[in-house]
Amino acid sequence: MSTTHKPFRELCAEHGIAATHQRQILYEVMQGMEGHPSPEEVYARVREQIPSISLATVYKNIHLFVESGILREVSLHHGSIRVEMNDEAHHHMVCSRCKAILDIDEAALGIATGPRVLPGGFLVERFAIDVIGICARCQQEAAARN
Amino acid sequence: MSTTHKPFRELCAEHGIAATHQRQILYEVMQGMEGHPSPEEVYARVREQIPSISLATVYKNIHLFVESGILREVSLHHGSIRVEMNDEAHHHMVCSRCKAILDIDEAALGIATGPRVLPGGFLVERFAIDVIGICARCQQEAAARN
DNA sequence: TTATTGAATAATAATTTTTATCGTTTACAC
DNA sequence: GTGTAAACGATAAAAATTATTATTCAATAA
Repeated sequence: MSTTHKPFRELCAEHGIAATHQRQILYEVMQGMEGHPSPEEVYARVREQIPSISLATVYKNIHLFVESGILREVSLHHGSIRVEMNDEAHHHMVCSRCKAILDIDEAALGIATGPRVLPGGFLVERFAIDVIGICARCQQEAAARN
Repeated sequence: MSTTHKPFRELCAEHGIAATHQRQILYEVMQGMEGHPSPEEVYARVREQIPSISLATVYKNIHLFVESGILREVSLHHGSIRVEMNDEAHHHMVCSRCKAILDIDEAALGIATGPRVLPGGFLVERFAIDVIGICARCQQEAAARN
């Protein structure tokens, strides 16, 4: 079940961020939450321990945790709604740096998928695969910077 | 490339929605767009043909098109940001009806993935698979309604 | 320790994205 | 053609996120 977590101060040191009181409470509260909480939900819980905390602080630190690799977000597509204009069966390559979304043909991806029933009785309609990585342009930019 | 599209009126009839002028222009404009346009981008384009159109109409009809199966949205996760609290390697089952997000262990999903380089030089970090379908609860509700 | 300094925080305003309301107009079955 | 339910446009409101800024705090070196 719950992995043994290393002390928060250590985690911060490893990821190069300052270990503040707000961040520690935020982190601990989130560890105690199940599923896929939203910033508002986290905010509501953290307020029980730090009533003076600001929602902006929650947002900023969630982003900081994600950027520094302490936490992961459920999806990189959480902005505004986007419509799909590609009729072909395809999936998406999502650049974790610039957030660009590139299409990739299902065949080119070479992952076998198909409708079926999954544990819990979930009835599959289709698979939507995001390949998270670094797009060619961001790789070049990173290389140019070194 | 571009599939031959059937007349818009026919499409609407098939999907049981009224064929209004705004919807036709909206649809045609979107067909002419590449990638993954946002409602604002679509709005900007449609305004060139119907300057009086309202952004609300764009939103309402994009949703209608998605619900009726004429269009697809890029991701079912486009709401607010969500953080991942499950440390295990896993993917997500997303209910297309109630939008619930359920975790499924990578092993239980049984799809072989692994880092590599994809066409265009995209460097893979990881795969994030959404299995879109109907959760057990929504299946029951649908059955109870019949 | 304590002083210093740059970063983090809280409060707040502003922005962005999306949805709701409502009076007017339109599509379409009859 | 007419009636009616649906759709539209205008607008306000709600929801989600980011920006700004004065104040407070964490890290570090003395």
